[in-house]
Amino acid sequence: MMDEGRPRYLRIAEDLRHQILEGTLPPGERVPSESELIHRYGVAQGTVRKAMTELRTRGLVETFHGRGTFVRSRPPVRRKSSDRFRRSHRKAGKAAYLAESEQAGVEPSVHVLYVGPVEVPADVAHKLGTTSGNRVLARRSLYFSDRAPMETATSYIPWDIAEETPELFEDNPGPGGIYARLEDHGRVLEEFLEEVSARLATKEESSELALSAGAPVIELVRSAYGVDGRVLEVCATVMAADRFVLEYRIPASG
Amino acid sequence: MMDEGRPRYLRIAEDLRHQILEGTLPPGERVPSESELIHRYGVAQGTVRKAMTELRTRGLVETFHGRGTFVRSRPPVRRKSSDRFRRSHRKAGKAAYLAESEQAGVEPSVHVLYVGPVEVPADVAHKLGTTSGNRVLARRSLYFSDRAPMETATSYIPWDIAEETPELFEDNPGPGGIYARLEDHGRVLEEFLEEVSARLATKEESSELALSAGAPVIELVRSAYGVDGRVLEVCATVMAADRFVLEYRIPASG
DNA sequence: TAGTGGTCTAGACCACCGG
DNA sequence: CGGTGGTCTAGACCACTAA
Repeated sequence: MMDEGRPRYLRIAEDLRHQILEGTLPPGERVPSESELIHRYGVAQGTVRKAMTELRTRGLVETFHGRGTFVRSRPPVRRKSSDRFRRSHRKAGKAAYLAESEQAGVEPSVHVLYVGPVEVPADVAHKLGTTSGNRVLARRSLYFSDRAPMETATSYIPWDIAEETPELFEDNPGPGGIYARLEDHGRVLEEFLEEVSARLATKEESSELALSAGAPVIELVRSAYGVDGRVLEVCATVMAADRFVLEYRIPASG
Repeated sequence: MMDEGRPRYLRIAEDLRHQILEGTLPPGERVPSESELIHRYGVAQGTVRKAMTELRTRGLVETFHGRGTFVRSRPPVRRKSSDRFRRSHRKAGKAAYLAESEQAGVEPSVHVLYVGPVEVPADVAHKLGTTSGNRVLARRSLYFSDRAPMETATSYIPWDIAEETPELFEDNPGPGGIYARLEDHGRVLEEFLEEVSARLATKEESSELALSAGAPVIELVRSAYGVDGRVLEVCATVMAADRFVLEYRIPASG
C-alpha cells in the first residue's frame, strides 16, 4: 500500500467510502468488522476505529454496539419550499406538512407530544413581543414520513389569541392547520419571517429524530405576522440536516 | 476520582467544560497541554486526546498543531437577510456582502481565490441548464469580517454570458457586484432561488474557514434568474453554521 | 458463548511551532 | 532546540448482541 504521506486511517476511510459510493457496500450492508479490517489493512485496532469515526461523522455509516457497523441508507431528501404557506393551500384544506408530503409522495403522520400552557422562553418572548415567563399556548409535535421521524416543531401562541381560537387546544386543529384557524377568527396573516440556523443535535434531539451522535440539525424559527403587525405565532422546527433542503424564492425587484 | 461508570475521557471533558463555562479557563486561554493533563488525571495520552476531541466537536476549544489547544471566543453571529439583493442596494453601488457588513458594523474584506474557466460540476450544470463538463466562468472568493474568515463563495456563470460582460473576469467586478454588471449589459434579474442545507464541514472547508473538525456548515446555493427565465448565475456559499442566521420574509398572500 | 464494538495503557515516532 | 499536538502499535479488558 503506497503511503502518499497521508494518515493511514484517512486512506482506509477513503477506501471504504469509495466502496460505499460505488455500491460494493450497498446501503444497509454490514461494513467488515474491526478485526477483519485489522487483518485486511494490517493495522492496529485504534487505526481502524479512527477510520470508522471519520465515516460516521460524514454520515456514511452508523454503528451499533455489539452488532456492527452498517452503511446508512440515505432517505430521499425532502424539499421544503417557501410556497408551502400559500393561502390557497390553506383554503384547499391542507396544512403545510400534509401538502408537502403529498407532493413528495410519502405517507405523513403526526404525533402530538404536548398541547397546553407553558411559560414562554426568553428568545420566543422577544419575538412575540411579550415578557419572558408569561403564559402562552405551546403545541409540540413530532412529524413522520413513512413512519420515520423527520422533524419536531414547537408552536407558541399568545394566550389571548389562543383563547379566541378554541380549536388550537385540540390535538388536530382541523383542515388547513392552525393558520387556517387563526384566519377563521379574523386574524389575517400578512407575512412570515423564517430564521434559519444550523448546529449539532443535542442528545434529546438525537434520540427524538433517530440521529447518530454529532449529527447536524437545521433549526428554523418562523414568526407569523398579522396584518396589524403583531406576531401571532412563533414556531421552532428542528430537522435532521441530511434530510432537508429549504428553498426560498426572492424577487429581484425592490 | 470516583468512577461513576462513565468513560474517563468523558469525565475529563466534562471537567474542562465546566472550567471553561465558569471562566476558570477564559476565552483565548491555552488549555493545559496533553502531557500536563496526562499527569493531572493519571491517564494515557489517547484518553486525553479523546477528551479534547469531545470539546472540539462541541466547539468549545480550537487546537493548533505545535502550539496548543485554546478556548474559543465565540464571535457574534451575523444575520443574512433576504433583502440583501435589493436592486436599490445595487443601484447605490454596493455589492451584497459589503451592504451586509456595513449594517453589521464590521470591516469586510474579500480574497479572490480564482477567476477563470472551469468545467461545470454536474449539480451546477443541472441548475444552469447546460451539460455537465461544459466550460463556464467560475469566481471563487473567501470573505472576511474584521480579518476573520466567514464564508467561501463560488460563482458559476455560463460562458456566453460571461463573454458579454468583461468585468466579470476582473478580481473586482466594480460597484454593485456582478449582479450590477449583468444588469448593465441588459441581463435584467427577475428572481433568486436559494436552496439552504446543512452538513458537517469537509477537511478543506475546516481549514479555509478556521473551523474545528466536525463543525457544521450551512451551504447556500443561489440561482439568479433573468426575466427570460434563464439561470444567469449559480453561486454556492459555505458558511460556518455558528456564525450565521439566515432570514427570509415570505408573504402570506397568493 | 462467540463475536462485535468501546475503552484504556505504555510506549514509540513524526510533524509543526516557537524561541 | 524543547514543547506541542498527530499518528500508530500491541495488547488488555469491558459491554453489548445474537444465536
